[in-house]
Amino acid sequence: MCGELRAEDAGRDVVLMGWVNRRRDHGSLIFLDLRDRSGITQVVVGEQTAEAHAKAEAARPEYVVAVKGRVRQRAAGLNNPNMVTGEIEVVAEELLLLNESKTPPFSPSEDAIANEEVRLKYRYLDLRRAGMQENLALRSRVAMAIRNYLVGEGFLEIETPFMTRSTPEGARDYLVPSRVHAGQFYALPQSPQIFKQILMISGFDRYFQVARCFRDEDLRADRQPEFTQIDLEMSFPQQDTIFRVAEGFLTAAFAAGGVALKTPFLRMTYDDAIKNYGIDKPDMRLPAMVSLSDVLTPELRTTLRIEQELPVLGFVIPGVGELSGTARKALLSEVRAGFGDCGLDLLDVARLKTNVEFAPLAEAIEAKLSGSDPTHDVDTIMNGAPGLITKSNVSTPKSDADLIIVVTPKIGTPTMWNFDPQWIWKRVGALRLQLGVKYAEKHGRFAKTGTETDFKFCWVTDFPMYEWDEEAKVWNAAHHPFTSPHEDDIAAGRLTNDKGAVRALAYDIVLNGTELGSGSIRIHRQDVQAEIFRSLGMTDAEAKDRFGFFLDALEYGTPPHGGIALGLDRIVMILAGATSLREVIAFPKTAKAIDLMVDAPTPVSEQQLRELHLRVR
RNA sequence: GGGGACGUAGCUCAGUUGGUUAGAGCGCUGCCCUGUCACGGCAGAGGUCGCGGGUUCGAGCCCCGUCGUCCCCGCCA
Repeated sequence: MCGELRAEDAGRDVVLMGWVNRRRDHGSLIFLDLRDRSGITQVVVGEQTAEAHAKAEAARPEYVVAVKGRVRQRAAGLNNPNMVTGEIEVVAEELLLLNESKTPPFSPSEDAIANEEVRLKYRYLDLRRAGMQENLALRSRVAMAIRNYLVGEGFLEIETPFMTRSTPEGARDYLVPSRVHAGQFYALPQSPQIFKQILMISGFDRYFQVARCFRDEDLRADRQPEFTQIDLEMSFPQQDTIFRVAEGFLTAAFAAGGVALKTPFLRMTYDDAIKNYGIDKPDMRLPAMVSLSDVLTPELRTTLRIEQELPVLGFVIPGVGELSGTARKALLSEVRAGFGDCGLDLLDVARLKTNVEFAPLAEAIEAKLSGSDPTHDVDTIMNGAPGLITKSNVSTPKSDADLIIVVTPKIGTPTMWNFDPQWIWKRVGALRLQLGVKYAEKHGRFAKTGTETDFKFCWVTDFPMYEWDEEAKVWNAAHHPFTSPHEDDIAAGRLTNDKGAVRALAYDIVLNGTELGSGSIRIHRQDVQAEIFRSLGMTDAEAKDRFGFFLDALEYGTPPHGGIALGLDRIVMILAGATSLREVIAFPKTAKAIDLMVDAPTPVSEQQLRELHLRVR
């Protein structure tokens, strides 16, 4: 292939086929760079081979050609050190133009153009670019590594249906009308959830699937309407069993991408994630938030007009550099404007320092924040309580170049916002991320080094079981209604008395602030499952109507089981250093869920609609 | 559903305060060239300034609407 020839191949007779990447015509001497997915080789066509020369003259970029010739070591000084094939060239004896090409709207020989609309319309040309070829090759290697790992661990890959039953909970379904059954619809699966649980009931105690899932919701850079999950389920697992399997296949996947991961990953509870990062998917490449509540005496709170009981939170954005007075003030007012009228304010630590009265406070804040930078030290993690840590003991000294942000609730700030008592932590966490992005170039922690340090994994455990929906005035399942609550919470009767306090045996795996996947230990007792449906406001009749087949199945000897699903697209995206899923999916959709190449969706004929018993409103 | 950015040649972009015939680089076409590899040289073609309406003596530029792409919020059990 075009990228494989080396100096030791000199003298070999070869046939190369590929696309003309570039043509350099020197009159009686023509160079063709021939490209296929393995790389590029220079072909030389001289006028001694008159027929080949004439064809080389006619060749244009993206023509498909076949070359028969001999590999030659290049003379001294003619090497191209920028190409792996730069020490050789192929001297053409015969040249065939297998196919012509129109002038492409952009050249596959260059880096990605800015205009994604054009890239997606001519996706077949975009995919010829080396970057996309590498991404899709990486994706294939990662998927294969995961399959190999799971099969080696005794998992069976079993396919579940694409055409299934609509479940109105959760994301909107893509529907498929039935021709045979007028007015009835299949739904494309949002996940194979119920099928894989039924496979556990059937005794396939280790199942996995590289499963396509469909959700009719609005898109983001990291969300496509159809996406691929590594979906797995096990019988008789502990939470730790599932963590070990997931860590195992992620290690295999990242090894396929040339990155050696250290396991086990850091773990923290949902509550700790909120308290330390203000979010359930912490990006630990940046220092955590720190509670400064105990640094402020009641007297200081009064003087500085800070609410007595609410948290005071601070964090550091490292390496921002010294800000001028004007720049600091601009930043403060920008952040204050972002707070709107929610009652939060900033403490200007730099200014406090200049005031004799407040200088000790400023120093105390700085001292407290200097230990806030976590590392990925596995020993530290494992020495903590089993599976739980709040913060690493390892600290990074704070330097003057670090930006200190301290958020204070003003007197009169509400303790709840949208019925969420954690809103202050979440708001400050959002600010932390916002400033982290703003100063990304300064702190450099989002930069790609290609090593394991680029990838900060963690498990977030003990998610809440229920979420209050203020608009509908109902409790919803935070994960999904098949998730098992903690035994303690069931025993304490919290399913009925105190839904907000019920913890689920649900967990997420997070990488660099992106949710890679989530899973749970499931409910395996029919009575508990029925109870959960009731606690979600479903009558027994409704539950039977929607999930009757599943409740029935649960009554025939269901083993304890649990599992997890990880987004393959997201894994590959982060591993490839891409910022959009579109870079790792061959034929993705736009933000409006349109395929610009095939132009889908489209209206269909009246005839098709009639067969499906449909009328468009 | 909401907010923001962008839309000028095939591509990447510039276009001043509203003022003559809308520019550059790359690409493309033709010719020349035996050592290039982002080849080079000469010449040339290429525009519904996303679309529609308005203001104006005059609109790429101002206003209104609309379409498309991207990012974010909502949403994503």
